[in-house]
Amino acid sequence: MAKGLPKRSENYSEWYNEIVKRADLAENSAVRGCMVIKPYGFAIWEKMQRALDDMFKATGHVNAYFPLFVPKSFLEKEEEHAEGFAKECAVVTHYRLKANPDGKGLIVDPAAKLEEELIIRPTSETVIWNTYKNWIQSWRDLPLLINQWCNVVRWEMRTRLFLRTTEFLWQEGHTAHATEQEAIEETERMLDVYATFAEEWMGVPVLRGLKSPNERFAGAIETYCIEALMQDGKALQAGTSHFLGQNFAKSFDVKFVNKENEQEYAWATSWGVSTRLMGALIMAHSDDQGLVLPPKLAPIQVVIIPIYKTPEELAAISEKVNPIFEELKAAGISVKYDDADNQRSGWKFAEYELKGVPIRLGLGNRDLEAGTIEVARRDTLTKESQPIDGIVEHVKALLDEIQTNIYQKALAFREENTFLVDTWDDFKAQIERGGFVMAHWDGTAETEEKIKEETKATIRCIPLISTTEAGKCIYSGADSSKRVVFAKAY
RNA sequence: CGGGGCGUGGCUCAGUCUGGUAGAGCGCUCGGUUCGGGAUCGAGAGGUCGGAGGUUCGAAUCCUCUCGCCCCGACCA
Repeated sequence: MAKGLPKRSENYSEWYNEIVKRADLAENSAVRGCMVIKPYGFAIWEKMQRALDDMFKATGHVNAYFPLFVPKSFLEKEEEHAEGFAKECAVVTHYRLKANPDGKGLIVDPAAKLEEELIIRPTSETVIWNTYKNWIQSWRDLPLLINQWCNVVRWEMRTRLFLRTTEFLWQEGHTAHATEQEAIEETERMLDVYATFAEEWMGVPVLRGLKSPNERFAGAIETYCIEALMQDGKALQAGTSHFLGQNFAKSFDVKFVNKENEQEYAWATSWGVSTRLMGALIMAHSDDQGLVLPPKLAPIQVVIIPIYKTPEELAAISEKVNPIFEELKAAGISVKYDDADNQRSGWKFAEYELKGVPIRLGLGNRDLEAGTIEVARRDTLTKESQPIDGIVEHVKALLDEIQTNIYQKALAFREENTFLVDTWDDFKAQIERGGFVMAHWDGTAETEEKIKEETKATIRCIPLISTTEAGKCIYSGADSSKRVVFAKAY
């Protein structure tokens, strides 16, 4: 039992905050709105990065790095983009400090004012397209498929660990293409990569969809997204992929010569996922005992805990554990043998449960005599005794089973919490209770806005796979051909 | 930016109303008994009470200013 961890049912957001801190994922830093990602949390992020990066490479992308600073004039170039980000930009105005002539400390040197302010990147479309101008001359230079892993800053009013912080880590892919069709395909391909990653690695089922114009990325023609449902019934946007049309190419004058020797503007996409995925991972699976991690992303997949009284007993157990440990490692499993003697076994059980380690192996005197080992699953909190012979195979299979089970559990939860609603009263009531609410919408921004004002619910996405179905808008009663997904969102 | 809460050993907090020179639990160090679900006993170490100014013989406590953090809302990935 986790000492003092709040219950999800009583105070979900406190439960979330506590889990992040107690499981050693991250903490609030001395800097407002910014977090420190701790080694255990960062290890999970690194695993996410590795998996995603491999998927990007497999789809033909390469990594590069662009500057942290964006000259203000760059940001201004694409009008909608500029408007969208203007209110959340950190701005560098000076380049030097000096000793305070009035006493201790440092002051900003007024003589060191920058001629042009630099914005700390909230996203990099502008710097990158300013660069692409020089890289793209001919259709032979296309497609240009580049990704960068970096930090960005968006000055939010309110922050929450991983879900929304002033500075966060992410990847942003920026591609340039010769044709509209190719760019749209790229946008969809990367959305698919994100959805596959969320489902197969994180064990989080996601809806693939399009954003309504209101929710679209500033400067995009079309924004695709993956939306996940959290255990409290709120939606979380887990990734976005944008078809940018020729907007940025026109703003930055990025033209290429096509096969017919004509000048054309390049077609663009951009796509990103961030450390927010950590929040999705935590909120999708974890329980009142702590974190539950999918084996594929767990920094420690298996922990082995000795149960002993004397140093002699520990030595005997260790002798038995060592070959198992080595064999697990050789099988590519990330395993930890916790023989530290400053904590007792019971304490360790609780600690590794809090940290979401998928499998715990316990070995004590009774096991030594019987040739068995205790196998405990984090996802179901069940224990069983297994023969030591064949334990590695058993663990391998169990890791796969846990990965699948976690996903299935989350999928079942989403299905139980997805509702078709056809009247305004039902709609309001269901939004209040939470979950994905599938309802007809007349397609207008006005209606969307009204619904948001009255219920706090937003259109999370217009699902890509939904079938057309005639109906009446939940709010206005106007004709609608398709249900969209409403929910309260993070 | 509004509304609420809070800054006191590493952590959680009491003490503030009613001023008298700082305490508990957890953690840490050393030792003993323990050890199949967060053990226990004993001995220790550890704090300019967020900061500045003021009132007072005396301030964690009262007054003024200030800095910061958390929660709820508006903005957002």
